Formats: sequence, structure tokens, C-alpha cells
Amino acid sequence: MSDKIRVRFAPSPTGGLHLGGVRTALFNYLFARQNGGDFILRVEDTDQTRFVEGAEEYILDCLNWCGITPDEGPHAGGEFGPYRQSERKALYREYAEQLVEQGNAYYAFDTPEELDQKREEIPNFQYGHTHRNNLRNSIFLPVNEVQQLLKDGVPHVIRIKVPVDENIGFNDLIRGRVNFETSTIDDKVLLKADGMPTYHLAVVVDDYLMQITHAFRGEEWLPSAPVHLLLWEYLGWKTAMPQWAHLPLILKPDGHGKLSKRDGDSLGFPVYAMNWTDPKNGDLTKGFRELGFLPEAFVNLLAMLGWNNGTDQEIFSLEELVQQFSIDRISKAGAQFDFEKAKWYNHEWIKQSSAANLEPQVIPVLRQHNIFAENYPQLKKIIDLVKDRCTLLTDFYEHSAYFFQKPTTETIDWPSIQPKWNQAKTDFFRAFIQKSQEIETWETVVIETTFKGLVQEKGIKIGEVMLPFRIILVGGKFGPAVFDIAEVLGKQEIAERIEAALAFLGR
RNA sequence: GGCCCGUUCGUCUAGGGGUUAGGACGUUAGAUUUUCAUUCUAGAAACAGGGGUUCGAUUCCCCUACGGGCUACCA
Repeated sequence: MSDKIRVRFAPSPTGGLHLGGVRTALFNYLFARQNGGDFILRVEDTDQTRFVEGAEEYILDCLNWCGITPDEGPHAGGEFGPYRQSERKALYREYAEQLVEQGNAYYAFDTPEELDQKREEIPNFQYGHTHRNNLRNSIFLPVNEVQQLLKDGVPHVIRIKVPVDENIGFNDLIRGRVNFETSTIDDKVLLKADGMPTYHLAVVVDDYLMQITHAFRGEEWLPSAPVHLLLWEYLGWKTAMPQWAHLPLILKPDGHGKLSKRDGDSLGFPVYAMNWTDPKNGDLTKGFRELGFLPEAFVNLLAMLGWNNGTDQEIFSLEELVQQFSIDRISKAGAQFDFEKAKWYNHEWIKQSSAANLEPQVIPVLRQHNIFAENYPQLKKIIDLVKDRCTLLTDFYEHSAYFFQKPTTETIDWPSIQPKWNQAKTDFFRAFIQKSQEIETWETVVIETTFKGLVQEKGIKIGEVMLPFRIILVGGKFGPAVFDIAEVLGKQEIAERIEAALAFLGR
């Protein structure tokens, strides 16, 4: 076996991919890239009742959007396939049977109903050493009866036989030594009645077969780690076991409970990376992408949830993260998600992104409002002019719409100029239209000089006409420097806007 | 209930036996921007509690409290 670093992201295709999932994928990716290793996508679709059509494609789309495409997986191929556990079904039974033969596992014929009843009758019922000896399994039942049940095809599961009074532990890369007492662990089901493995069996078998060297997963898996440890040992693969790193959980903003898929967008912010439509009922759950997040920002904010490089730096590109990521700087405590800070990251990324990078993402935003800017020669300039004002990509609409559409008499902020309007201002703007038509090189500075020269000439205060000029062109008290706006709009357009305003004000 | 993990400003976090406990988000106040945003300056804001160990503990150890996770033929 080579010593190449191999990590896997192993989601279950049961719906949208949420924050925590993407972060796990990201940390896997960073670690793999940093060490010249492989990043594998493995689809854990062993629960046929929870399978959701389209979820797998959606997950891959999310990873692609974030720029963390797997090297191996159901779509990328690879030497360790198949990468969907449902397609590896036959494999798991062999190992489960091997464990039964070795005496480390056993057949159990109890029906779910019987177990439910036990749980009701016996407080804190656990299917383990305390009860396994009088339940319907191959430990308690006579051999010939078990043979008969198997021959008759009676539905059964295979359970691990957890030893009594053993101390078992491992060194977590994030938490250090973690120990468990086996007597407190129950005999987890390894192979379900439908022949599919549970997570516990599948994760061990596949991590071994796929030669995974480091396993990152959420902290919620910590309690089942001892089961996995036992399996690695019983299957005889102990020396090949990956190193574990249990990531801190991402908590709801109020700190009560982990952020879960089911939170959807009910918390006032999205939980999913991208829009997700439930194929069963058509319900749409909003995602970060559609809300106007840049993938760079999304990746950045996710990385900072539980990791930092020890300095004050907070803005990291994916490349920088690959360079600087280190497991020992991952924090142990869960992190409450703060949407305000998330938006700050996006704002920062928009501000520092080039117009060229932003342009293809701004065009669809404008198109949603029937502004078709793709062939607009000044689009890049407009983006540079307004990007400081945009926290989300969707903000580009309200901050740049006036470049493409004349403000209407209904939307213009008349109250800010009308009360102080007078004939002198009307005269000034008429004269300005005239003067501006004579400008040969239509540039910000020239427009400004012309404007100011006219102010002098007319003997009025510049403060009295600056705001009206802005409002006439833009519609309100916002936007970049007014002469920059005038330059982009062009002399014809500003003349039309001034004329329209004068007509309204002169009624 | 049992087991496991955790605990520095409201939030994300840095730090680490001796510090004015640092930064960022948010927030407050000012400056700049003849608009808004950006930018800049300043302010308020934290070591959960109790025992040890030590000359000294927020930092190391123990206990308690609190929070979280798991406790399915779900992952």
C-alpha cells in the first residue's frame, strides 16, 4: 500500500447539502491538496427509504461551485469504484458473514416491532451484553433453529458483538485521546434486513478498501467511533486504520442545537449551499449561491468556522487555504453561525474582486430584472463603480439599475429637491445641457470642469445643484461620484434625463 | 437517564503561568466622501464558578455548573 494521502467526503444523498457538509468537504479538499493527496467523493446511499432523486447531482454541483471538485467519485471515476455504496452491496455481506464466523458478530431475528416493545418495557433498553442473551438471535437460539430460520429466509440483521468491560480509545487529530468503556456500547446493526450495510459497517469496509488515510467527519460521529474501532480490529485491518479528525459542529445562531438540513431557510438565512427543490413536493429551499454569495466568500467563511491561521488574517482565497490549512489549528468547540459575519465576508470579496470576475455573475442578476447587460460595453466600468456598495451579488440590481433604465417620475426623490427649486436652477441646467453638448472628450474630469465653470458663471452655489444633478440622473441620494455616472451615461442620455426632470419640475 | 465532547467580549476567535487579555463581525460616537457605500479614528464589550499546584493562574490538574452531541435495521 502506498503512503499517499487519501481522504473522502461521504455524504448521504437525502436532500440539499448544508453548511456543515460543505465545510467537511472543504477541509478534506484542503488537506488532500496540501499534501498532494486524493480527494474522493463516496455516496453513502445505503438507506433506500431516504434516497432522494437528484440529490447526488446536486451535491456534486455544490462542490463544483465551491471549486472543490473531487478527484475520484461516481462521476469522476477512479480505481477504487464503484463509489456508490448501493453498488457495492454484495461486498458488505461477505465481511459481515466473516465477522459472524469469527464470533464477533451474530444474526438477530428480532423484528423492529419487538424491539420497540422492549424499549417501552425496559427503561434504557440497549441491545447489548445485558440483554442479548435472551433475544431472538444466534447467541441465544439453538444452532439448528438458527439454521432453520436462515434457510426459511426469515428476515434478519447482523449485529456486532461488543465485548464487555474493555477500554477502547484512539487519538483524535483534533481532540487528542478519547476513551470509551465497551460495556456502555450497544450491539449496533451492521447489516440490515434488506442486505444493505449500516453506516458503521460501510464506512469501515470502504475506508479500508479505498485506502483512506485520514477521515474527517462531524463531531456527532464521536460516540460511534468505538464501534468502528472494534470493526477495524476484528476485520484485521487495524494497522491500516485512517487517522480520525472529528470536526466541531456548526450551531444555530442562538447556540441551541446544531444547524441541520431541516432548518432550510427558516432561520432567516440559508442553510444550503445552493437552491434545492424537493422533488417530492416541489418546495424550494434557498441557497447561498442564489442569494448572491460569491463562491470565494462562501468557502472563506466556512473555513473560518472552526479554523484560523493564528494571525489576524480573515480573508483567504482557496489557494491560500490550501497553503496554510493545518489540522492542529482547528478548534474543538462548536461555532454558532452568524449570518451578519457571513455577509461581511461576501462584501469583502465583492470589493476586492475584479470586474472581470464579477461580470458573469452580475449579468444573471440584472437579467432577472429584465436588464440585458451582456453586451453593454460599459458594464465592467459600472461594476467597478458600484461594487463597494454591494454586500450581495443581488444588490447589483438596485445599485446599477439607473445606468440602464431612466429613473421615472414616480421613483425620483422629488421631496429632496423640489422645495428648494427655483428658476435659477432651471436656467442652470438648461445652460448645462447646452454646454455639455459641446464637450468633445466626454470624460469625468471634463464634465466636472464644465459643470463647475458654469456654476461660477451663473454665480450660484455648487452645493445647490450637485444634489439635484445626482437625483435627476440617479433618482435618489445614493451612488458613486455623480460625474462618473454622467460619463457612463453619455451626453445624450443625461440631456434627456435633465429635460424630463425640468419638465416635471416646471409644471 | 447513560456515554462522549466542549466552555475567552452578544458572535467568530488570538493568546497563554507574570499581558493595559489582541483582532474581526455587530454596535455606539466622530471624521472623510457637496449623496450613499467605502475608508479612517475613537468607545462600550470576555477568561462560567469553586478548589488545588505555584511566589504568581485566565492559562496546568480536579470538581461543579452550563452548553452541545449520541443513545434507530438514519447517516
